[in-house]
Amino acid sequence: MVRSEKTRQLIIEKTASIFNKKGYTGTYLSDLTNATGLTKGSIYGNFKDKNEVAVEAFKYNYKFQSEQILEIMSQENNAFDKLLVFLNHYKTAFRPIFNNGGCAILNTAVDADDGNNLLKEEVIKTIHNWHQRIVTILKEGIIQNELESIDVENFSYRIIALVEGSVMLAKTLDKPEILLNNIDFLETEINQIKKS
Amino acid sequence: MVRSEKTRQLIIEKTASIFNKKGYTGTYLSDLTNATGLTKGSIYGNFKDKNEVAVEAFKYNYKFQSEQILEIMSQENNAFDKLLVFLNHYKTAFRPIFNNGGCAILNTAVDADDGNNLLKEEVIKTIHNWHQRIVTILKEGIIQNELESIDVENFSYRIIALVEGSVMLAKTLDKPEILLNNIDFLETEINQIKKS
DNA sequence: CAAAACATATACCGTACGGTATATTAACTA
DNA sequence: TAGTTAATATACCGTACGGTATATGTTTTG
Repeated sequence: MVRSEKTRQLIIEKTASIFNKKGYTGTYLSDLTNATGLTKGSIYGNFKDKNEVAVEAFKYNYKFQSEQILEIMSQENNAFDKLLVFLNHYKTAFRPIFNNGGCAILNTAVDADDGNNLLKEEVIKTIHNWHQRIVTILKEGIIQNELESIDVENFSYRIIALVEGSVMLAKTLDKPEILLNNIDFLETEINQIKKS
Repeated sequence: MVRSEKTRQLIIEKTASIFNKKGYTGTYLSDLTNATGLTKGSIYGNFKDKNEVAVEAFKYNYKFQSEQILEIMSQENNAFDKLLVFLNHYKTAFRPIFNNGGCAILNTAVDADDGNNLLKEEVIKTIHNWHQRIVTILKEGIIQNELESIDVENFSYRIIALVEGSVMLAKTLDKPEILLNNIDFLETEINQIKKS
């Protein structure tokens, strides 16, 4: 990896959680220089502008969350277990997620909602991606005669909505049990569509 | 109403949706003066600082949403119908909510998450308030032998989480049907705990 | 081991931010 | 209607924002 690429990486890694916590307008260049120990010149030598850093930081935050999940999900070989593993992840990983400022998708969706089109487009793409992942697993499970035939689109959006809403509530109220209980609920739902 | 009180009201009304759309740091004093046609002097004559305007704007946004719901809910006299009317509200009122920048609770919870303690405290109070309202209705329904005995705390948080998550998804993806479908789901759930 | 290419730091720019002291205007009251 | 008080506008402050031109330092390559 060439030096510039290393620096880009450093900037992204060091600032990702700041962007997630403080939002785009709330994160200043001074935050970026403080966190990285670099100067504005160095940052602008590697990024077009603050927005580009924000977009990359968001991608990083999402990867940070999703990579671990995808890894452990890929170790399961049926739809039912994949879903359980996915949901269970939130039960064990909510602390680091909270410490990182909460769910990057939720935060960025709310934050980039007005203006900042690049960031918004990136969030939309990311949600579609996540949704499609769940849809695919459910479809597979149905085809394999493992799960009852259900409205997979709908069901997938419900999972995402409940997870996101729960993360927001649990974090804001500092009551992790809200998230845990709602994950339990989703597990029960999935159990109910399982063919025995 | 004395003049100062009128001005305060004007400032709150004219800026509430701006704060909801652009967030606290993203809303500048220039936005406030542009929206109201007043000067900074006038604004600072009626408010301690920008933060106080933001807090009042949030309260206004929440009232804006909740007053209509409470009004129509109070016309029903059993728990089941109250809940249905409450949920149905989102089906009919999602457009104005979206145009106002989305759910104020969600936006402010995410926005005020770091720093801005006054605003954060206000959000927490508001969520507790909302939650308590639903809890009370459910308890009433159970006492009146109208609804099955369930974990009301848990169930109430699930309703809020799913509604909030759905609003975020529906707005971000511009797919109102996500919200509508998830509201339908909650209605079905409530139907299932209804004693016939 | 130079010279070129690359990467980072320095020093600066214009702007607009949040906020305030004071002047001006409007409203009330004796 | 004159004098007082309340409300708004004006004009300003210091700061720090995002961004850039340029100088300095570091690698790489012939």
